[in-house]
Amino acid sequence: MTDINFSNPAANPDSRGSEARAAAQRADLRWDIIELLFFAYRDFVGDPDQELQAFGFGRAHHRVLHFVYRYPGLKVADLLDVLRITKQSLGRVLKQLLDEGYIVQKTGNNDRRQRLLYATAKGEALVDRLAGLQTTRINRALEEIGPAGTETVRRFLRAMIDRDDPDKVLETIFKAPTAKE
Amino acid sequence: MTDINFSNPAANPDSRGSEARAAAQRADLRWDIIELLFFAYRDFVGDPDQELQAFGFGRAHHRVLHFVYRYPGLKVADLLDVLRITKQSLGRVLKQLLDEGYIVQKTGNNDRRQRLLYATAKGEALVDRLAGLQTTRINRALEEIGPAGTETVRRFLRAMIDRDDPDKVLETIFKAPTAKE
DNA sequence: AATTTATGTCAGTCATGTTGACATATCTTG
DNA sequence: CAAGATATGTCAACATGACTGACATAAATT
Repeated sequence: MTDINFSNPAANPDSRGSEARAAAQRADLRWDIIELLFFAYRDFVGDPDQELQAFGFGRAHHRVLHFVYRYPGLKVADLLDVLRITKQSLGRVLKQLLDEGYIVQKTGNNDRRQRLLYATAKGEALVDRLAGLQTTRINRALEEIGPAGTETVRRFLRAMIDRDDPDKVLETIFKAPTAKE
Repeated sequence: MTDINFSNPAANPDSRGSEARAAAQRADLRWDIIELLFFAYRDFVGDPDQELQAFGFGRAHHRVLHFVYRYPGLKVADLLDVLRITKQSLGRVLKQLLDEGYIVQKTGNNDRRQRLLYATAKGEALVDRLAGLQTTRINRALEEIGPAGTETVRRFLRAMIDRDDPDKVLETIFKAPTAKE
């Protein structure tokens, strides 16, 4: 069906004009890992995306609900730090989740300006389901590399994350020790 | 400054109403890996995002330019498969990259309907620069887990990717063997 | 000659991000 | 206590990058 010289630059010797390039690519760059990360993440978030459609929600709703569930009593300001979006942007999504009963707010005890966020049973059920899909994929992948590999993957992913200026959620995550650390 | 009971559900014993939950979270789900992937990918794409702003480009331009550079002579149809977007959506971004001289099209030799895509020297330079940023982060992370760990990470990421219905780029990627495979 | 395929394009919509301005309640500080 | 800072919410306008549906053109296939 398709018969192009796919990924075979040499087969387009010099039919190319002055600008077209099929040059040697810098070998010191991590092309393989870069692309594997792209595809892995695409499929990793693809599972929930499908499920979310049935609820009329998007990826943004998933992120909010996930972190509220995982860190009960999260403040709006903390959520903004984690998601790195503006409060206007968060506002729309959060309002929907509140209106439809996936999340509730409670006024802070110490500081009554704060609106602490909690997932409801309904919200919990949805997050669990979505996390279940992702867990299936992760477990399948981890099986291929064995128990020792799991720790390696964890350490790799941790090291990929910026540690300067961590938000409260990241602080919590980095507090949990990894083996050999 | 913030004094909420962060990530300490027990400290909100039952000030919660009927809906608010701070329940035990399912221990069989891979919460840690799920969150590490989220933050790792956020920072991984964050590096290029900043750089792209200076060019008036977005993440979409990066993806297109990356794959065109990496797989010279890529057809429009293949690009659509890889990116999983519609041709209308690709059209806008691709047009900009063509107009501004980052990519050129060549009519296919066998099939003159095809427009084969190639990065220009200008496009090449930009992709290299962006890949350089990401490579720095990846190398830093790989250093922490040693050479054997690198192969483990590669195998993990590969196993995270759907292998049914692979597009042409994925076929190429999966053809390259990993150690122990 | 008729049909299919590869690509491009017009028009409208949606989701999710942005800035900037401003309101309200509450806490902190002089 | 009064003044200012902080936490949150909201209005309005806009940008990006997705989407659907319809249609056009050129070239290949049948």
